[in-house]
Amino acid sequence: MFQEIDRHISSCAPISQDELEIFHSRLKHKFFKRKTQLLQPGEVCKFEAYIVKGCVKKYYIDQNGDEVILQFAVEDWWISDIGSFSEQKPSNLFIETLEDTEVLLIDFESKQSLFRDIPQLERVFRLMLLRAYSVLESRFYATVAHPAESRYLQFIEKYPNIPQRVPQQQIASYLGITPESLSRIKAHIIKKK
Amino acid sequence: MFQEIDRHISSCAPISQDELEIFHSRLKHKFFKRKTQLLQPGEVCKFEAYIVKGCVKKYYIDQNGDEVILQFAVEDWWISDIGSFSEQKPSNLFIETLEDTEVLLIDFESKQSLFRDIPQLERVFRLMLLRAYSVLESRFYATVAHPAESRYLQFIEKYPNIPQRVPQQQIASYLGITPESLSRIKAHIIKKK
DNA sequence: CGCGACGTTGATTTGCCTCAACGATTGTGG
DNA sequence: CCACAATCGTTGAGGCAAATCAACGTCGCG
Repeated sequence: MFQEIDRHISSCAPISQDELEIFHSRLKHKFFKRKTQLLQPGEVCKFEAYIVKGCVKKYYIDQNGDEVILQFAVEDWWISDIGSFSEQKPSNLFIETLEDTEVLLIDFESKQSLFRDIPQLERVFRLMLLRAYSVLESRFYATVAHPAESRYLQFIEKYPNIPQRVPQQQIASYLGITPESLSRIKAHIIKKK
Repeated sequence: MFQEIDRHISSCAPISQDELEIFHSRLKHKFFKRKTQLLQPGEVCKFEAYIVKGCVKKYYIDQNGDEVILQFAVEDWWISDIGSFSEQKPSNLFIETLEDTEVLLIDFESKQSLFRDIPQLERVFRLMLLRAYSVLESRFYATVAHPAESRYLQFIEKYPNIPQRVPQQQIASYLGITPESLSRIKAHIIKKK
């Protein structure tokens, strides 16, 4: 169960087996059914979740009442509302499972105490955040600079397994376009070949 | 000279005067003329720069040969190619002064050694990164969700002093639109009043 | 002065949205 | 087991925001 997360952690900064044991003891192991909401607007986000198995989306509802999907998370990813969690203030977002999902959760207090007990981990989480920042940055640049079709091509290249698991309309939302447009884009790509 | 940066640092996490002194000793104080390139594609980004006075832009050149501006930085901001700096790998970006600019630079080695000497700072920089992440996140959401006119209005509200210091075409690039469009948007806003 | 950088304005095109209708698939209750 | 609704993807028609291409005015500066 901890095999993957340990590899994930170790890849950020060196950490001993003892320290990993302590880390494990602060995690909560949970299972959620498909379509379970882990976070709703108005709540403070009480966790950072590492996905052991399954698929989760993070989104908000815009002024038209439409879902705007900000992130998908599958195996070996973290998901949380970082702003809400780290400042312990109410979120605007939903976090919801798309499949039956197994996670390891860490709450705010446990994370604080971990940093007290294992200062090494302060570095690990800084580097994880750094990585998250780079991911967000490159996604942002891609969105600003590229038309919908190349964004879609980039998406399926980067996350080839997600389209098989997630309805097309939600991918459209993630890409910032309508489902109709995505459908036409796919048709256009096929025709080109 | 260190007054503002100390306030900036202290606002992230508590830190003693002695520790600040050590921090100062690792910074390089530099002045650059207008239009100086601090980073070019192919180079590894060797610094994180805190702007004491002046104005800097970060951008890349797209496939059409156009500048795409990713960030402006003025007084009391940091600028760097975080991905390149933190992994010491070549950058794709330019960082260039728009005005004569005074900065405090920290290089990779100094930052590493600072973390060794003052573990406290590991937290400071983690929290600074957290803040940067939130800023980027909200900019991303704003860009995806809003049309060009509201993005422009948001921009001048958030950074009222930048339009006076930066050519309009560069602001257009930052907003992800053409200079012509920005010109029309401004005309449209004036007409509405 | 003349040149280049910058901003504006006009005409046209285009990428994506909106609204609407229509199959295909899945799930559900009678 | 079938009937029906709900969900999902596709396709078409029309519209709009922003891009493109092009011309022109202004300003600052070597």
